[in-house]
Order: sequence, then structure tokens, then C-alpha cells
Amino acid sequence: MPKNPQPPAKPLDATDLALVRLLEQDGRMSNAMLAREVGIAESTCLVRVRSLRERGVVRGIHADIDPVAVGRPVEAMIAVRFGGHRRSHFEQFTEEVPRLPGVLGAFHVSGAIDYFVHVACESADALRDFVLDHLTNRPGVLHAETSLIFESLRGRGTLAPPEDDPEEEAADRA
Amino acid sequence: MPKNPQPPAKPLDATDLALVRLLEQDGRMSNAMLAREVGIAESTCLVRVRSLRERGVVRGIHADIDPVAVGRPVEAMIAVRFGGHRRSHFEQFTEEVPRLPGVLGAFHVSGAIDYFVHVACESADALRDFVLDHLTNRPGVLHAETSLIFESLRGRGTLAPPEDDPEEEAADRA
DNA sequence: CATGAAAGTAAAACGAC
DNA sequence: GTCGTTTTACTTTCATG
Repeated sequence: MPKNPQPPAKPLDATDLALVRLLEQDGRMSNAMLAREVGIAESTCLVRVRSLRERGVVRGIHADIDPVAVGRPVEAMIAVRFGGHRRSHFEQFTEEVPRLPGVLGAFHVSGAIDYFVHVACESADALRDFVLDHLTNRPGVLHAETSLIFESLRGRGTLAPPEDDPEEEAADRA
Repeated sequence: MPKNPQPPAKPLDATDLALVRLLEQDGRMSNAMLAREVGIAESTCLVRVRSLRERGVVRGIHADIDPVAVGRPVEAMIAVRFGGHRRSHFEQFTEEVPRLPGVLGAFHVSGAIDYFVHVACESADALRDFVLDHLTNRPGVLHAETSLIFESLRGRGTLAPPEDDPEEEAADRA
């Protein structure tokens, strides 16, 4: 599994961006269809997609699961505030929080709040236990404020507009 | 594209849960390997996975893209507060926010905050413009508080523990 | 780096149970 | 619902430009 946070950070060309956009929209699209869509040979497409994964541009491909369907109908966003702000506390939390049960995402942020934790639980009780056991009851944590999620929406991702390549813009002006 | 929010909400059996867990971990795992892993025929596996998608248990399969690599290095979580709380404002926002450029997710929540918006922007300037153009300058919005994201972590998803099926527990005790 | 062709695999449909 | 088989399609490697 590539953990590269893109060390050289090579800029992607238009083809790479097109592949990224397609995979972001449908991560199970076949290599053959990807190749057809972006207009390159299948073998070339395979190499490019593999490179995108190795470079860490594509960090992974995951099914988006409805939490309700798998018995975790209670979703919440929990704002966590630390006291003291010792580096070790953040580091430990950063390491452990993704592995806590039901955690969908966690965000280390600037400002009054230190962490947002997005979680899906089996019940309101389970949510309370999660907060008490894993957040409030943790060295360094001052406060955890839980917001129940009424509705969770997926955005269109990092590449909403099809592409901003010069040719297309030229065509638009014509 | 199936939009079913699981109308009958049939409970998933252990095989379905295993498939969900595997696809959540690796959405590109081949049908053949899925079948092998969960111990069913490939043709059966195909039917079950298709059913999971049709029932909306699997809402989609998407590549997880590093925003930095595609030119959106500034990530933020924006807490949005509405005034008046007119239903129409929420409905319009709910409809439009997933389509705004760079939006990765949005969460309608209970409490002092009404919405959390997770966004990836090209720059700090672009983030400011996003907030001003699409959030602050929107009918009904009272306030938007932006937290820069230092680090974004993916959780293990809805099904962290492998499975809690009786056989496995029995095996563990042996 | 990109390609086409060849060899190996996998997906999808089907009939049977 | 599940399965084994067959047909169709795809992935992947490799030699070449």
C-alpha cells in the first residue's frame, strides 16, 4: 500500500485529471472503459492508473455504505477540544481515532475546535458510550460537543467541473 | 442509479455484511476474490453485490483522491448557522451544496450549528471566495465559521470489527 | 512513455437445482 | 437463492516504435 504523500508532487496532465475525475465518480469503472473515455490505449491506461495509485493521487477506492443498512443509524459530528495542546496528545489521537469503531472520518483543524470526528453508531446509547469512552475520557481532551447528523450529503468531489483545459476553453469561446 | 433509501430495509445476513466490509476496504476487489473470501460461488456473489447496490446498501464506489495532488491543497470544515430556520432554506441548501465546487461532504446537524461543509479549495483566496459567494451570501445564512483542516483522516468505516458471527466467536473460544 | 497483440482472468448470462 | 458452465469481455504482460 503506497503511503507516499507525493514527495516530488509532479503535476498531473489533462489525461491524469480525466482519469481521476472518472474514478472519483465511479471507482469500479473498468480499465477498458476508462481508456475509451479518455482516448488512450488500454495498456497505457493501466500504467497511468497504477501510477496515480503509487503516487498517492488516488489514495484508495472504497464503497460508500449506508450506515442505516448495516445497523449504525445514528450519525454524529463531534467537535473535540484539547487542553494544553501537547503535541503527544494530538499524535496519539491522530493515530488512534481512525481505528475507533464506527469512525468514518476525522479532521484535525485550526481554531477553537481541535478535531472533528465523524462517526456512525448503533444507537444513541452507543454514541454516548463512544464519546465518553474514547473522547471525553482521554488524556488531554477538555470537551466534546456532539451534533447529531440529520442528513449526510456527498459532494461531487475534488474535480467537479469536467476539466479546465485550454482547448476546451478555446472551444467554448468559439 | 438507485436512490432507494432501503424502503423495506431487509436486514443483511453475515455474507452480505462480509461483502460490505470487503468493498468498504477495497472497492476494486474483483468479484472472483470477493466470492473466494466470503465462501460463495462467483455467480452468487455477483447477484448479491448487485442486490446490495440496488437496495442502496452500497451507495456508490468512489476513488479517494488526495486534494493536494489535484490542485486543491486548502481543506476546510465550515460550520454554517441559519437564521429563521425556514424549511425552504434548508431544502434549497441541501439540494445545492453537494454541487458547489470542491465540496467533499456536507452534514445537516442538530444543535447550535445547522450545517458542516467539508470543502477543498485551490487556495486561501479561493476558500474565502467560496465562503462569501456560496455560504455567507445566501438567503437565510446567519454565520459561517471556517476551520482550516491540518490533517484529514479516513476511518475504517461502518464495519470495523471483522464480523460478529457466532461461528467465529465459538472458534475464538476454542 | 505509448501502443497493439497475445495470454491469462474475470464478469455476466443461463439453465438446472 | 445458489450453483456450475459457457460465452463474452476485460486485465495484464511484453515486444516494439
